[in-house]
Amino acid sequence: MAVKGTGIRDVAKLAGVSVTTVSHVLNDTPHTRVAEETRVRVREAAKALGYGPNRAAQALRTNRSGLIGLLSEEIATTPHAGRIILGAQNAAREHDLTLVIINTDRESGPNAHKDDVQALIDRQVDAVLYATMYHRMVSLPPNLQGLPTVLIDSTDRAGIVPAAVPDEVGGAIAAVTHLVEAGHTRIGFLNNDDDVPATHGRLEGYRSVLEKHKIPYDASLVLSGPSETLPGYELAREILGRSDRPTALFCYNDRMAMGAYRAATELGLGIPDDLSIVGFDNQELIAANLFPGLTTVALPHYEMGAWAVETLVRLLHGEADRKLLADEPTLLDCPLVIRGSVAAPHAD
Amino acid sequence: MAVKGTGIRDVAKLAGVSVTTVSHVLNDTPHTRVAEETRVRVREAAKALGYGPNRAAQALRTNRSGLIGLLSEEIATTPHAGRIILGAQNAAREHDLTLVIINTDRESGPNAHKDDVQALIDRQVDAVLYATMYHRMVSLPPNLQGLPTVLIDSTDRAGIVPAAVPDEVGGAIAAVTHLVEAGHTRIGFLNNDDDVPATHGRLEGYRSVLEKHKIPYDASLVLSGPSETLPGYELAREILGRSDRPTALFCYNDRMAMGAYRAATELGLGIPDDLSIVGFDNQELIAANLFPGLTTVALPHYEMGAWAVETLVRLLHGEADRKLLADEPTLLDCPLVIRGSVAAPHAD
DNA sequence: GTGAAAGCGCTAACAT
DNA sequence: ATGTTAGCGCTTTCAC
Repeated sequence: MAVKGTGIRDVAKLAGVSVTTVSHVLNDTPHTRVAEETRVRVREAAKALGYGPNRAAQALRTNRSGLIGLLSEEIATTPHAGRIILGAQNAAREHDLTLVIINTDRESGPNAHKDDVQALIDRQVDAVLYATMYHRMVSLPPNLQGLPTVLIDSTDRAGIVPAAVPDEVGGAIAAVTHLVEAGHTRIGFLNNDDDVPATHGRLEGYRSVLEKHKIPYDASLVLSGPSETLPGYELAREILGRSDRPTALFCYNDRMAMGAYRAATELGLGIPDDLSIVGFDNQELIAANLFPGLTTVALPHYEMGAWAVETLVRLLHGEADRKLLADEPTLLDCPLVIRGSVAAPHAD
Repeated sequence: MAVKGTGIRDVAKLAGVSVTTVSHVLNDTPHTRVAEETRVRVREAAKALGYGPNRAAQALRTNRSGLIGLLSEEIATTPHAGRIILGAQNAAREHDLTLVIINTDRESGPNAHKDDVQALIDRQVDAVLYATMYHRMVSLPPNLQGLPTVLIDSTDRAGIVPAAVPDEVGGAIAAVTHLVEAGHTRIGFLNNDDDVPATHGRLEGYRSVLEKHKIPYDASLVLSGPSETLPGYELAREILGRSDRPTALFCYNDRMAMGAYRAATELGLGIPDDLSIVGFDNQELIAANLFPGLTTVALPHYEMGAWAVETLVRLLHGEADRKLLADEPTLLDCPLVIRGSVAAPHAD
């Protein structure tokens, strides 16, 4: 409750104490002994006046702006950024921190985003949260040095900055296990063909589930292409056109799954009765609007945003060890979201 | 370039002038005469030292934080919020302002969002930008009084706050005109059934195009229901099942259009050869991933974000008249985005 | 257990 | 045309 014009001296006067005491009790300054009775009086006075500290004055004095910079790629393209923002936002509010957001283009090279980082530095943010829109490796701009930083959805090539990334392997395991438990043994995998962690991780998860259930790995069941709707359609047409077609498809992402839906429809295959499909990403706009709803794996964007702010706070307070954290990226859970695209395979 | 530890006095010393002069030069303070030669010297000194002002000190002194609060509903749900953020962001940067974002739940009642507004006030934002996720009327929280405010995608019930909203009528005109120009005369309209401006505006646009082209209005061609995929499907099934089915469908939004695609497929109607479809919203995730790509109308979220910040700046500088602006919401263009879902009707 | 006072970096009123 | 200086509201050192 910051009512304009009310300052710490007004509170002091009303409580009959000095501004020092007010500052001490309102900030719970450590190593400061203030009588309990006085504390109560001060707090009451503050509330009565609707006092709130002047952030600018605090910042000037303490050299801390209370601002956290969020540098995010492609805010406008997917709702993913929205979830990161939301998670970061809520965590920031918890710690009385304010989120400042800068959008950036997807670029690469060590000097990419340097200007955006500078804009954040000019704003005197206390820390920065660097978010990419898909899981990959990045080189951080040099001017980020010295500013507490945390990465979201990417890992630092130099291995010096803590990062949170989705547990791709775990997500794929959840997806494929769901299919196996429904009774499927011939499970096709429409994978991405980019050399990114998700491509490898999801394949690894797929293989590990087969192995665990003693289902032989059949390389002809794994197709790959660009992770878009059209390639998903083409790949699905191909694999579903075979006489020994799989009874289920695990798709690298929801867009490819959307393509697979179309292929199935064209081939007269009903979902989920003739064909089960699981996607990845949980893009609500797609997954919830397909017929039937697409069972898929959610990416932990909200959680990564929250984790990032929490970690930054602990770093700022010296409660966490950056080197230790940076050693290994923190893996966040990718939970399965069950809709209606999976059923038991035909008895035939 | 804010290099820590460099202050205005360092610049003054290096340039051999007083801090006053430095301040005057760097801020282009009006009514201040400084010799051109001095200005140059000061600017060079500043650049040499990598000087950047301490925002906190500036804020403390001038009572302006340089912060703009963006209160947005449902940041995480659609990419719409992302575009508003982006537009606002870019405009803010232009004016050396920083955007602070607060997410909010969709609520109603005059006290909805009051706490969120308070959070912004506590942050001492200079102005606020209040954005809703779909076009409607709102009552603003009382504590927003006194803070320059601008509305996005909604209008103020009290008629006191300037607002930017999409030109729903114009967008519908663009959509239906496109259909008419392709040769269609029997055009179905799958409308929303909520009592919101978009429902009425898009119907008005639809009717006005028919009228302009002397196509009689046929009420049986206008169906309405909830603006979701499933109702879109059901409505489309119904209207396309008729013997005198329309040759084209204008859908209230892309989700309904997605349902219409499914209905067309099931009925063996090819798009665009047997049926043309135009949507509304330009949700890329849907529109670009449908087969064929959905021709639709884009909502001006980016533009509304930019307009809002520009307007706020002008309000702050006293260059715009709030009352005049608040009188009538500013209409922003909804341009047609042509993909592949429209063709000439069959000759039969 | 409490208070006086210095000073964070800047702007602006006032002098010169 | 340029400089001197007071103070914005707060935290913090030091004195009591």
